[in-house]
Parts: sequence; structure tokens; C-alpha cells
Amino acid sequence: MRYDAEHKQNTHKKLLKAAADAIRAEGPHRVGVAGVMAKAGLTHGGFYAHFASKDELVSAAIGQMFEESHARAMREMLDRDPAEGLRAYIRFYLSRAHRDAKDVGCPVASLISDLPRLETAARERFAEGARQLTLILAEQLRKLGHADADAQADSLLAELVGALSMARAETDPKRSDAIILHSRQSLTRRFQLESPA
Amino acid sequence: MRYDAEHKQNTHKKLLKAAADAIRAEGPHRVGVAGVMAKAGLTHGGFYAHFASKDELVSAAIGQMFEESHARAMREMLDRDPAEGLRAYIRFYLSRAHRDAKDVGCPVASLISDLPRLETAARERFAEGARQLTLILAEQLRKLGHADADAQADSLLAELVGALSMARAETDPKRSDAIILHSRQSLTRRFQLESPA
DNA sequence: GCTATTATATGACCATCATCATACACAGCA
DNA sequence: TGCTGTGTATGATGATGGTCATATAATAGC
Repeated sequence: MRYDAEHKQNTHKKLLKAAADAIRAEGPHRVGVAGVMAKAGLTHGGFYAHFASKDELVSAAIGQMFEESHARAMREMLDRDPAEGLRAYIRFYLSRAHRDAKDVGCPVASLISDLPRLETAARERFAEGARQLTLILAEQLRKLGHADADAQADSLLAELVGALSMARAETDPKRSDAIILHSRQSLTRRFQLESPA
Repeated sequence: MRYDAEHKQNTHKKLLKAAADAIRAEGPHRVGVAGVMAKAGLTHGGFYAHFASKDELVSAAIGQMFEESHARAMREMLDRDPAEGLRAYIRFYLSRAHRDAKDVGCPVASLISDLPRLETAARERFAEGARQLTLILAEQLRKLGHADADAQADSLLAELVGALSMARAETDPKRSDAIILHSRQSLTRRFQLESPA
């Protein structure tokens, strides 16, 4: 190797990060190869030394997003008792900060309606990531003593994703805040996570 | 007028319908002016006699989708007692048929993550449509005696949209069916819509 | 310092797309 | 049966975007 041994790997990672952010913010179809390269400080030509196609970049970027997302979920729950951990995750997920951060945050909410239109590889990666997130939530619900934890986890994630997405789509700030709040209250009650006053 | 008096209006409506279907199936950014015209049996050139721009078409098509969607919601609830009506709507919304119909069905689920990326006019139309759908649901919940009907309607719609979207994204058919079912059960229980055995 | 090799840049190709100018076709009327 | 004006088609333009061939720049080992 003539360049630094890790040179290309570093560039690769930078590209993945840049793509993951851009795709969440702009959507897979509005993101261009040239734009991603520029964001990483490069020009468009070298792209195909890193990825075989744009589709492959999209797939890989989705994987990257879910890694961040799972890490975040684990971090919220780690070193907390189950109820407090789940409460913390819900509060993070249904927060104004999460709603307003277009280029980071949960890939499920950012890409959900783009997904059925992507090619198979990307869809598989996404589905895999979503399944894993569901498992993390189910595990937490199980610790809380819910018998049908898997079913409940599906329902919980559905409302999280739906509420965050609806809040992002709502143009009236007050309504948007309300949407987040209503689902937060509803979920808190439903899973008996009322903070011990 | 040399052509039939309604000729242009009819074309206009055909374009709106075609656009509404294509946009739900392909997404606003992947739909092309030429494709929509072709779907209506025309060629691309005449487009600008009907719409000032593609953006305007997208906005108008979103309005069209919500008209269909609200009509559907009303139809499910009409001539039924509140509980049965709401149950019927939930069963329609969280059904395999709705999940598998890419080009028709609720615009909220089809476009939710494209929305933050559209221009203002389209976002306003969407938000307006979503608000109205929430109102329809809230009204139904109010009839059922729920005190905080507005908040509950937000939460209900969030789970509906989230679950349908997640089911569409899931590549494993059995998991996809399960996602729909879990939210249907969860909502049915939550709003006490158990069918009278 | 020279050279071999690897990472990135330049520049081009072709396809797609929104937009528009202009030409044509249709139907009601004289 | 021509005339007229409205609705649609033809075709062009400029922009953008994915892809690739080829050229250049960077550095580790001799």
C-alpha cells in the first residue's frame, strides 16, 4: 500500500456517514453521488472505487443508520431499570429535538415511505434493522413483565414512528408539539411508565 | 369553446387521478410529468396548459388523494354506530389489501416521509388533509365517550400510519401480517372495540 | 530521491426530466 | 365548406445525475 494503510477505509466511512445523513435529510432519490462525495471533500469520479453503484451506497448507508440507531437505543436503556430506560427512550424518540433533526435520528421514521420504492437489497437491510429495533424494545417490555412483549413491541414502535413522522409533516408548530405530546402520554400510560411523581 | 365544454376539465381530472396514483406508488420525486400525461393517454407537451409546474401538480394531487381518503373514512363510519364504524375503519386501514395497494389508499402512509422534503404548498395541503382526518377520528371517539378525544385521535392515527408503513416495509410476509395484526389488536383493546362476540 | 502502485480528479457519455415554443388537429360557427 | 380559436402533439433546450475511461497526485519501500 502506498497511501496510508487506513486511508481508503477512512474515506469509505466518511462516505457512509455523509450518505446516511444526506439520505435521511433529502431522501434516497434526491441524493446524488456527486453531492455525497462533495460532502466528504472529494469529487465525484472516485466514487466507484468505493461502491459498485448508487444502490449499493444506499444499502450500506441504511446499515450505517441502523447501527447508530441501535446504539442510541441501547444507550438510553443501559444502566437503567427497565421502566426508566423505556421511558427515557420514548422521551428521546418523541422529542422536539428528534423531530427537528432531519439528517440524524431514527432511520425508520426518516425513510419509511421511501422504502417500498427501493430495490431489494436496501429493503432487506431496512427490514433487518427494524426487526432488531423491535427486538430491543420487546426485550425491555419483557423485563417489565409484559406477557405478549413481541406484539406490544410492534405496536409501540408503530406509534413511535407514526407520531414522529406526523409531527414532522405538520406545518403548524403548536399542532406538531401536540402530536408528539399526545403519543408520549398515551404510551406512557399504556405501558405504565408514569414517573414516580 | 370549440372543443366540448367539459373536455379540458375532464382531462384535468384524469391527470389529477393519474398523478395521485403514481405519486403514491412511485413517490413525488420519481414521478415524471411525461409519465403522468402518458397515463392519461396524452403526450407531455400539453401539460402546462393544465398546471403551472410539476410542484403545482403534486400539491393538487395531494388534495385529490385526501378527498378520496376522507370519503373512504366517512363511508366506513356512515350508518354505523360509533364503535362499529371505528372498528370497521381500523380493520380497513390495517388490512393486507390496504398494505398491498401501493397506488391507492391513505396518502398519509404513502407520503409521510417524503413530506418534509416537499415545498411549502404541498406540505400545507398535506397537513390540512391530515388534520381533517384527525378531526374525523376525534369526532368518532367523542361519540364513544372519550373525554380527551382529540389527543386520543392523534395517538390513534399515529399508530395506524406507523403500523401500515412498517408492514409495507417488512419484507417477510409473515412478519408483515403480524405487524398489522398486533396494532389492530392493540387498538381494538385500547378503544374497547371488541366485537360483541 | 526514484519508482511502483494506490487513491482521487478530470472530463465525458448517455439517459432522464422539467419546461417551453411552435405546429397541428379538432369542433362549433358563418 | 371554410374559418377560428382552443386543446394537444412535436420537438428542442438546458439541467441534473449515474457511470466509466483515463489522467494525475500521493506515499511507502527500494
